[in-house]
Amino acid sequence: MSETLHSAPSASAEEAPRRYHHGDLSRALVAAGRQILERDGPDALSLRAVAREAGVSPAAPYHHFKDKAELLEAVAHEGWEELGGAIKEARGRVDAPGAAPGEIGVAYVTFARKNPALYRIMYRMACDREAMPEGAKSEDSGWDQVRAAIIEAGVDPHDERAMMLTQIAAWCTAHGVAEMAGFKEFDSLKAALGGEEAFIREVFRHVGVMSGRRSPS
Amino acid sequence: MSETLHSAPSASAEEAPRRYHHGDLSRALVAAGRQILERDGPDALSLRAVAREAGVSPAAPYHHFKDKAELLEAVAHEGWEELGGAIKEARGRVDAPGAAPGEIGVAYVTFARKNPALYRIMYRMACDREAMPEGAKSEDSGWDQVRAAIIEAGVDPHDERAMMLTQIAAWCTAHGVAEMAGFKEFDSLKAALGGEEAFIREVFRHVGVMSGRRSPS
DNA sequence: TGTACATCAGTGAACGCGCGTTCACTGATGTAC
DNA sequence: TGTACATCAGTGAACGCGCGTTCACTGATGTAC
Repeated sequence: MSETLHSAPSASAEEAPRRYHHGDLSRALVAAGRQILERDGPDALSLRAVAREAGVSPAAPYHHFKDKAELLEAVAHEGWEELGGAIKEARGRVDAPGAAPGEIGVAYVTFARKNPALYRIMYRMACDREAMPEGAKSEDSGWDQVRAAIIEAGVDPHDERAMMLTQIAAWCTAHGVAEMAGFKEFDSLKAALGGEEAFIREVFRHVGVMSGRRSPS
Repeated sequence: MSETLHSAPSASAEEAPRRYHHGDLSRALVAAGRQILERDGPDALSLRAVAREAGVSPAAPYHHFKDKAELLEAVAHEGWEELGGAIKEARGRVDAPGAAPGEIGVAYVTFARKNPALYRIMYRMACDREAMPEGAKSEDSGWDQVRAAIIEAGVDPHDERAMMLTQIAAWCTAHGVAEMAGFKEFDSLKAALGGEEAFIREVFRHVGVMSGRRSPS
């Protein structure tokens, strides 16, 4: 009885130590949520399914989250953090001024396309409360990164209205492309352009018509 | 027993005739679905709720729709038809060449903002099957209207690739704005610009950064 | 015009299901002495 | 170092609920003669 329970989790270091107390159930539940999301889709994301996935009874999550909504928020929050990181990374990679917004856009859409179900519930929650997600607004967030990128691209930082509108326009465009890039109708065009990333880039380049400008060369 | 059941629906002409056979339950169910959607939101849209709303037993819809999915599709289809109509109307209203895409965009977003729950399930169904909705692709549809508007705006109709990319860019942008225009963070800017429609127009005007262009004057 | 009968479009009760949440419980852990 | 006990983080059974769907049924309608 000495080793079995209290000794180090010598088993596999990756597989669960299988103690009565989980140790880090809170994190594990969020991870389980993401797993379900990507494997079974957003509609399969029930509290019970998450508990099941984490190998725990249906009541266990209540020691860590007030209710289902709070758990979902934690999952979405993790998504926003990752998206913010991807945006930051993309901006850091760019040197040419003016190129940052497009590069950020590509990173944004790429994240959404890699985590489609996660992205869906991130936005579902934002739309439900009719507000930008908290995670997108905090210091050093994706939203801030876009702001910085827009200034670098030449928008006058003292013209608050233009800043705001440009920022919104960029965010909306990226969101729209993120949700529609997967449509089958675009497959052959993607192939012709040499892959999805090239396709996304080209879509951004052609965004001008909406504002009454001509299309690019 | 003669009048009560077989006589003309003299009651109110608007209120149900209350016959055993409904007469036009198929349409009534779709209407009930839309009512629920806008009153209670997308998550409340169950088959049973629709039947309840239409004043009919839970089994009745099965005489008109194979299953729940088929009913939802009918609701979404009606939405796409209306959206197509709004787009067509908007294009007809424009004279200046180059202005049509923007005007269509405003009409698109306005429809989505007036029918937010309907718009949500329209897109949810499209995303679920990863394809544009049938209704958006048919002859004389919104998609076709956008194509025509883009040609008028100066895109070379023989350059199929540019046509396609421009069309996609426009559609994605409109979709993004449609889903995010309701966020509370934009309220004060909307007010400053004189209303939501003006706000939408301005967002479209600022869409250029994504393509590396400077912002408008 | 009247009657017989097939078909259509409803009813309402029932099915099994998975859900979110609560409850009394118990095993494991950590702290005080 | 060892023991007593409070607290923490699990269990598993149960609750009521609304759901999609099926079923045997029945009232209303339309057609043939």
